[in-house]
Amino acid sequence: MTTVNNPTATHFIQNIINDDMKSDKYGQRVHTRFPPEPNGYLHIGHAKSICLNFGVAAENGGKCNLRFDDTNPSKEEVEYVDSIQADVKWLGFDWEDRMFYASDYFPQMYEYALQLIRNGKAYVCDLTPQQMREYRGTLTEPGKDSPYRDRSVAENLDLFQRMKAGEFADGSRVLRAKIDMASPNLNMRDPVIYRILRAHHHRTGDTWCIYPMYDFAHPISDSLENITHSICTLEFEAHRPLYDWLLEALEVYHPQQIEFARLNMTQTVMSKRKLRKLVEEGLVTGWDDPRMPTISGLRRRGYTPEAIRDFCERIGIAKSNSIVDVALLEHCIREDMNKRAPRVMAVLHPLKIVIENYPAGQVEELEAEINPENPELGSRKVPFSRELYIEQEDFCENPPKKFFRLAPGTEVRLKSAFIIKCEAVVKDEATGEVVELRCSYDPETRSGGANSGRKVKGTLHWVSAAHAVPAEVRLYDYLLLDGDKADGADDGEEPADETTDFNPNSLVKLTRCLVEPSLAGAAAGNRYQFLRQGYYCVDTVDSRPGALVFNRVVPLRDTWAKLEKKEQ
RNA sequence: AGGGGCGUAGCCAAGUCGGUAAGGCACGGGACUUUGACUCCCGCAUGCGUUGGUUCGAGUCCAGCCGCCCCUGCCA
Repeated sequence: MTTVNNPTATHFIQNIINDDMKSDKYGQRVHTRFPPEPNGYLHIGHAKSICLNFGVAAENGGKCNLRFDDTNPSKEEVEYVDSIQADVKWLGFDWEDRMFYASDYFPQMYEYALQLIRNGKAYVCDLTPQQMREYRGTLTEPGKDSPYRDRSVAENLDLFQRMKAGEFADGSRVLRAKIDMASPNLNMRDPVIYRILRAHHHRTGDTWCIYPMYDFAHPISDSLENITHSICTLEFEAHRPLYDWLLEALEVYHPQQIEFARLNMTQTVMSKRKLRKLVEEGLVTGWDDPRMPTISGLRRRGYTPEAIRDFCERIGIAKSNSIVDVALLEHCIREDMNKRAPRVMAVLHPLKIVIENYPAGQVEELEAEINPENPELGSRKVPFSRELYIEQEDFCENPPKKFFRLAPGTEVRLKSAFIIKCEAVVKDEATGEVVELRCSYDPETRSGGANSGRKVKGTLHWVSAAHAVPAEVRLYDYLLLDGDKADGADDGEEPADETTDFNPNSLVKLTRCLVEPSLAGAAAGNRYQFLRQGYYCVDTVDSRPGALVFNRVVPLRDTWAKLEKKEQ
């Protein structure tokens, strides 16, 4: 529960909370919220925010709301609100009875807008978008007042009510906060707070034809929900003066906005806009494609909530823009799988071996532990027989000096079985290719037996030729090429002309493989760790009936590959 | 250029009142191993963007400079 002793839990936001507790700023309350716009699926970047908001609340005995920031009906859909709820729950967080929608507050927001008008702090403006841009000024030059800025309260009231009543066309008028057209902060140059928009809202239907802008809706939602710490990403820093101005002008409860740096990760597309593009253009199979950095994509790839939460803890919270190495995420899932995933044997590129001194037709059911690090998981049976398959790359006819695996005349252990020796190599006469190995086995070395202690340098995985089950393996690569700059923007839209080089090889590489028969009835979503091949997640969701499909999660560390590289 | 932020190792990131640079990932070396995995040891910033200043003492305080990010939607 409390992570006071965990140094990774101390970040500047916790320090702010500590100070607020000391000064009793909010009466010892901590109340946060996670406020996604339902315009896409949640991704690993959102997970950082979710872990932060729910985490900080839990660690301080507070609460965290789930709030849908649904103020722009043209982009939002119920499919997204459903997936968001599922993903937050799956990650292990509970908003209890506090799931809200900004749209729930539309009536109050309308009243607040009226109040602003009555106090002379908002006005209806008829400038076109183009004109508004011109009047706004530039970064270095002040803007100039709108000719509609000094309309009377009565006229503003009348116009705004008629905006709501649907008397005006979309985009013809807006309601603006009357602040300061000369402010060096562009967000304070009379920002638009209401626009006319005739779009069907996923919750309020066609009740409204005017919708509040984020800058108006967010502080009010926070205030109505009695939020203490409104945590958002860095790009909203320049909006904080407006957040504060609004709550001040409305004379209502005033939470504090705190900004932190959103997550960027190497070789990962983190922009919702680009992810949507990948889905819409069919470059991936959907939001939950195993290559996607979405929560649902990671889930299909075998990531667990624990691994993702661990990752979010490890990356820390700060204000500097940073790009986290995807290797850290992979480390987290490896650690998790190592502890929990059942071990299983598979062969991708089979090389037949015949155990010449093993009786034809005999089959032994060998006992193999499911996870050596976790004995409670028990064991499974693996059939052993005269004809087996091993991995082609586990045999080398002319091995370099440090080759630990099978070579002519050398011995090797078959995992959970016996020590075997390569007696002869059978080649295809035409091609010279090694097609079969003739081996002998040492019956005394049966795994777990009295004489099983004899050491050999290598251990191989294998399957019994007659019992192996065919399966399919899908290997995925990163969405972005190495060296590509990851980009952020979880909720925002960035320039449309920006190009990103997607990795053309991120697409599925299909491979056949043979797995041990214990996997025959594997259920969708199960995770397994394969020997030497890497990690895979059983995923029968989109496989043909009766077929097994494995999605590669993260490559196993392969020291052999490094040794090989060194020798070259 | 105006405003708002940020700069500690290859990548993240801790650094109370100024007291002599946590931790993780990656990487390298070694031990162990029925997964060349895991695990376990060891190594990895005389240095905190830079230049000056204050001080017995500066990543922490002061001044100047440099670099990067965000802001000119009726998106969030």
